[in-house]
Amino acid sequence: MDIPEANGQAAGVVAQDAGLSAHEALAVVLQIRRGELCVLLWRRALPPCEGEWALPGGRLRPEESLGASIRRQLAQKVDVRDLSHLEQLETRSDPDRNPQRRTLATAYLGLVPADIDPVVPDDTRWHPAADLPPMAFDHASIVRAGRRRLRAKLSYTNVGFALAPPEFTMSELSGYYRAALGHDVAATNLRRVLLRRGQIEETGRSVPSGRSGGRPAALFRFRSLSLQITDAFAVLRPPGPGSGGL
Amino acid sequence: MDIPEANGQAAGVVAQDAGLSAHEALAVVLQIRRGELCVLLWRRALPPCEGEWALPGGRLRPEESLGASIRRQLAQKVDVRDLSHLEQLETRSDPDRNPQRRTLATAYLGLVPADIDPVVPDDTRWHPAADLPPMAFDHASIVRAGRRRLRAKLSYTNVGFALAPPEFTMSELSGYYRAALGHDVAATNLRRVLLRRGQIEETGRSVPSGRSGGRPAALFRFRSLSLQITDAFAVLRPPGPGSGGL
DNA sequence: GCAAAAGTGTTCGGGATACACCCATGC
DNA sequence: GCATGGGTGTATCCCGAACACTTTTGC
Repeated sequence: MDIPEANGQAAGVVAQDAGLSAHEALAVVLQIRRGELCVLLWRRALPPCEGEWALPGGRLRPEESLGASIRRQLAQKVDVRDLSHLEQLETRSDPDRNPQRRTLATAYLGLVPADIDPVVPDDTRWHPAADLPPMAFDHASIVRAGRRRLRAKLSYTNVGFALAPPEFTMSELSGYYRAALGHDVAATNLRRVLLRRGQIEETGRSVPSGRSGGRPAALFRFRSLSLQITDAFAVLRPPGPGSGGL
Repeated sequence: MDIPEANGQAAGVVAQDAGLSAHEALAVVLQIRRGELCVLLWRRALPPCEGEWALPGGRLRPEESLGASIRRQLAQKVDVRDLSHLEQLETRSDPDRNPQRRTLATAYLGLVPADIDPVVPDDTRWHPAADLPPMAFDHASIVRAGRRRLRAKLSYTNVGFALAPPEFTMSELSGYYRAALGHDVAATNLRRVLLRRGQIEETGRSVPSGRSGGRPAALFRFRSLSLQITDAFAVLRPPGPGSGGL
């Protein structure tokens, strides 16, 4: 997949004079697995950073956008249809981030719902996002940026739809929130918050209680499966009645 | 400044096969001028988009980061020391965003305090951000993205420090907030909010009242001149006393 | 004294957490 | 009936907006 070194270097020297540079798309793909926030990484078999873990992604092709590029490249790691959300994070451009050759990288945040278990290649594995293995280049800090972004957006958007399966009980959902946020989230209040904001709704069906009894849990679903800002302007909101003021 | 077309095209064809692409840094430079949020634009004298207005910026050089690049290029438009804040916005990669040649652009948001009036070149002018002239490429939508970012960050960070002069009265500050947010902000409440959050402090000095009388206004300053998140986790905050909960 | 602008005190309401209590089910 | 887990009601607190009132100045 990589261009041979000699070729890459030669083209680089010529092209950089013309304002060109190598560019790759990377993705922080997150999923809640067994109650833990995990990130999809692959293990580099070749130098540089041999043996270290890296984010999926790779070179941008001439006629594709960055979004299309990361979708194409993720298809080699997971079924792209498994991705419930994808958004751009940031572009890293430190000239030394790749010691071999100057490479810009645009990072994306991808989310996979908790109910599916994509088949991944042999070199690829899910790692707890809170306990990363030795990682190549600046990829560890990119993972942390993705985690921060997810945590922030859980507070003011409906991005939970991308972590949860199509239907879920409130205790399941609070488990996803706990894993992503890193702290307890009371199911009873989460329910009210998300209902008031119009993020979720009851399906009308429920799940039979387990062997130890207990009231059957109602099934909910997210009302929208695309990103919506549900709590904009926490402060400094526009004045006047009807705008959220007094 | 631009590389001649023939040269650029030829290098592009060769280089794109090697995974290289043209990359530029752009900046949405915003300043409050006469009570209005304005953006710094320059008028293109040559095709493509001749006569339309464009964001300052240009090609990334081989050994500079994007941040360094946009700072260098802004130096041709405004004194870089005038910039009170600079942060990355997003990277645009639509293959057709520049019809002449495939170009990636990483946009930055730059802020200039309200008290200075940088000297700008002849082709460059401040335009109201709410009423943009005909703009080149996708630059109009980038300006809107920068405006959205600023508005959001005024609510949960201390980014106001980058809009205001070193010292200011509360009515001046509420004017900056009004211009940036697009709605009225009561100075009396703004004072309390920013004081409680520890964003601003009194200098101890005050401004003599004007010809028409009135109590002299106290002078304030921001306590930090670098970006701080002062109101994280508006909702779904960690449980337990001492963490912001009950 | 009066107008004008700044600053303070107070009320109000929304929204989020915490917690007690009620409901439905399995055994 | 009782344990178990889900759901509802309610108290409390924080915080921002609104607004009346006080303070300090110029004329």
